[in-house]
Amino acid sequence: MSDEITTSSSPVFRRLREEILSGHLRPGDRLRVDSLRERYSVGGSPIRDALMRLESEGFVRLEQNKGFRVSSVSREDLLDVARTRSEIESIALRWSIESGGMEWEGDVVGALHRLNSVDKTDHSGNGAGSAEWLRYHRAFHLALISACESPTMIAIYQRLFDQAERYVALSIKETAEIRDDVAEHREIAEAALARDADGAVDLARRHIARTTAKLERHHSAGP
Amino acid sequence: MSDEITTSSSPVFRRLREEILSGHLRPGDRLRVDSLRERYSVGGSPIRDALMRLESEGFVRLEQNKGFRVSSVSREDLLDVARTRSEIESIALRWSIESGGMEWEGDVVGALHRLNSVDKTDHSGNGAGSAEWLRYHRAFHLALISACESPTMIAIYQRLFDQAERYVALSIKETAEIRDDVAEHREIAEAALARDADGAVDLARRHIARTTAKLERHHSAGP
DNA sequence: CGTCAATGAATCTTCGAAAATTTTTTGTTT
DNA sequence: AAACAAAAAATTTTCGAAGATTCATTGACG
Repeated sequence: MSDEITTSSSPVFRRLREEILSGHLRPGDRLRVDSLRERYSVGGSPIRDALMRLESEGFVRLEQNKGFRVSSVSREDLLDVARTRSEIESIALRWSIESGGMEWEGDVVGALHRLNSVDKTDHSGNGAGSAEWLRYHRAFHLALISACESPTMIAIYQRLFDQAERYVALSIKETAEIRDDVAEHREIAEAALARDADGAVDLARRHIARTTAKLERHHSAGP
Repeated sequence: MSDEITTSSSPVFRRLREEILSGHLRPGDRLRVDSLRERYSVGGSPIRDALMRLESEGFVRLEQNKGFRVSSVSREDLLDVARTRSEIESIALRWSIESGGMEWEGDVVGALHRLNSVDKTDHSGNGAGSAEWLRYHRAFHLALISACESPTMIAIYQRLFDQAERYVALSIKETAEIRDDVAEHREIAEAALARDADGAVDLARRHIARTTAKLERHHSAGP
C-alpha cells in the first residue's frame, strides 16, 4: 500500500507534469519562466525547481541560458524507450516471479481487478483518455514487478513507463482511442502467478510490442 | 569522440559531485544551503539547482522542508546497484556487439589501451585513488556498450556506473587500494571484438561480481 | 517527575528585483 | 541590397531578504 519511493512534488511540478503528459503542452513548446510565473501565480524559484525535476525525469530539456522546452518526441525515441522498457520489464518480472509471495499475488490480482473495472474511454468529453485507466494500468504493471526486491530496477522501470505513457497520451489526444486488451493483461498475470517466468516475459514483451506498433503507426501519421 | 549526452554542469554542481563521489563528503552528511553558499561564495539559487540535479542522479536526497543530505550507502544498495548494473550491461553489450562496426572496435581498442597506460595508484599523495584511472575505466566500459544504439540504455548505464563508482571511491578512500585486473578488461574486450556475445557478457558479469564482492567485504568492515 | 504546549532559533523555501546572457532589431558601411 | 556592428529587448540566472516550516529549548501543568 506504499508507493512514493521517489515522489516529491510541489503543486506546480504536478500540474506541469500532467499538462506535458496529457499533451496539452506539445513537444518542443517553450517554457518561459515568466509565463509560467503568471500562469501559476507563483515566484520564479518554484518554477525552476519544478522544471529542474521534470528535466531529470526526461519530460523537459534545459539548454544553458536558453531556457526550458518540452522535450521532443520521435519515432526513434519511442522505439528506443519501448525496447529498453521491454528488457527492463523482462528482468524485473523474472525476479519478481522468483521472489514474490502470497502478498505479491494478492497485489497482482487486485491490480488486475481494478484495471478491468474502469472504463477505458473517457466520458468527460475532452477526449483525453481515461486518466483513471492510465493510473490503474500503470499500477498493474508495477504490481507485477513489485516483488523483484530491487528499488533500483523499479525506479528505472517507472521512468521508462512514464516516457512510454507520454506517447500513449499523445496518441490518445488525437485518436481518442486507447488500446485496452483485457485478455493480454489477464494472461500476463496468470502466467506470472503460475510462476511461468518464460511465459510471462514472453507475453509482456508481446504486450509492449503491440502497443508500440500501434503508437508507431499513429506517430508516422501524426505531426 | 562525443560525450556530453546528458551533461549540463554548473561549477558548483561539478564540485559537489566530485566531493561526494570522492568520499570527501560522507554519506548522510547534511548539505545546508547557507554553509554551501559561503563555501562556494555564490547565492542560494545555484546551490539549489545543483543539489536538485544531484538528487536526480541519486547522489543526494531531499526531504521536503528538511533539506538535502548526501545519500546514504548500504550493503543492500551496493548489491542492488551492482546486480542491476550487471543486467543492464549485459543487454547493452549484446546489442553493441550486434550493431558495432569498425569504428566501435577502434573505440574499444583505444579505450583499453588508454586504461592500461595509466597508473592505477595515485602518487599525488592523498590516497584518493587515481582520478585518471577511474575516468579511463569508466570510458572503457562505456566504449564497450557505445554501439548499442540506445541512448536510453546508455543513460541508464551511466547512472548505475556512477553509483557503483561511488562505492569504489569510498572503498579506495580507506584502503587506498584499487582493483585493476588488466587481464579481465582485456578478455572482455577480446570477446566483444570476436563477437562472442555470450562470452563477453559472462566475463563482464564476473568482472562486476568480483569488484562487488571486494567492495562488499570492505563495506562490512567499514563504517 | 513526566508530559505537553508555547516560545525561540535554525533552516528551508519563496519572492521580487538586479545582473548576465541571448535574441532581435536597428543602423552603418561596402 | 548584403553584411556586419552596435544598441535594444526579451529571457534566463542569480542575488539578498522576507516568509514558512521544522527542530530545540523552555516553562507550565498534571
